[in-house]
Amino acid sequence: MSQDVFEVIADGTRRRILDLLRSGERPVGELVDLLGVSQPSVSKHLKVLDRAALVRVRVDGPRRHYSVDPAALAEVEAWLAPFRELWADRLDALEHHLDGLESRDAREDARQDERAPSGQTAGDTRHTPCERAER
Amino acid sequence: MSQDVFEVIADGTRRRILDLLRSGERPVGELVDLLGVSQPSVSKHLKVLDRAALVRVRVDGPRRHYSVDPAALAEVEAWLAPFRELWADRLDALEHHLDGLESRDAREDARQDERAPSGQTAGDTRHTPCERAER
DNA sequence: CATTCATATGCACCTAGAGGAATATGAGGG
DNA sequence: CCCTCATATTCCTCTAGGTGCATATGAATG
Repeated sequence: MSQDVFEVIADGTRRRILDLLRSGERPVGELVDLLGVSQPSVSKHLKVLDRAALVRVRVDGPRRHYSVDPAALAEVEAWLAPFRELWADRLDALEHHLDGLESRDAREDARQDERAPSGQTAGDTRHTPCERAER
Repeated sequence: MSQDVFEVIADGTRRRILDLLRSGERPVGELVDLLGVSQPSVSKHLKVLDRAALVRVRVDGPRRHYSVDPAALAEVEAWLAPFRELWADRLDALEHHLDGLESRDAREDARQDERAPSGQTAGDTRHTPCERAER
């Protein structure tokens, strides 16, 4: 069952629904039009979102206006927060690193970074270069 | 293929791996012990995390020490940010007439009737930070 | 009441992906 | 060289879940 918030927002369609609802409540049909997926699919996504308490419904005659309830996203926020700090630290360390080291060959190292139990020394650790460390 | 960060962090085991790596780099075997899942499974999760650039590897002899790279979480952060503002707004409004309701039922209206004149259409609001298809 | 509109639900199909067992790979140490 | 340890990869199975179609529900309207 999709009751975990992380699984709920894992789906792109559901994220788009939430994005659309950010600008105000909308009836289902409007979402169907904007999303370009079938109405049953939208309804099912809304049901999942509702079970996760991410949306609310306002019944207006035959129509149901959905609005976003971002409170449940606090769980994601809470999980993310420690990484944000870590991210800041890393950026800091990276800036320090970039400060004086740019053209030095990082080959002959094998430095102190051998067994640090919880030191998390920002060792070289190469990886496929991506776009990391954006500001 | 799991390359979307949201799908990557949707898995609880992977989130636990990231949590564990927050306190410092660890070899795979340690993660296996701490997580209580099979080693192949851990390796596969690490591969997924690596493809999403959420972890880095430091090769040390036969061992591979993984560390977390929180930069890729910026996408989640970016998606989350507007909801955080919305959340604050809601909290504000809630505090205003805080009469002791806390049930989240379909009983809400008349807060801000902004209907986003030309707000976002069905346009896609995501950007892949990098798309490499190595291997 | 019957009709119609808006939405929800059931059914069937299909793909992704999580998990474990077995095996391959690769680096050091005798 | 072979052996062993640490990890990666392959193969397989199984289930969750996303999708569309058809249909049910339920409210307003005449």
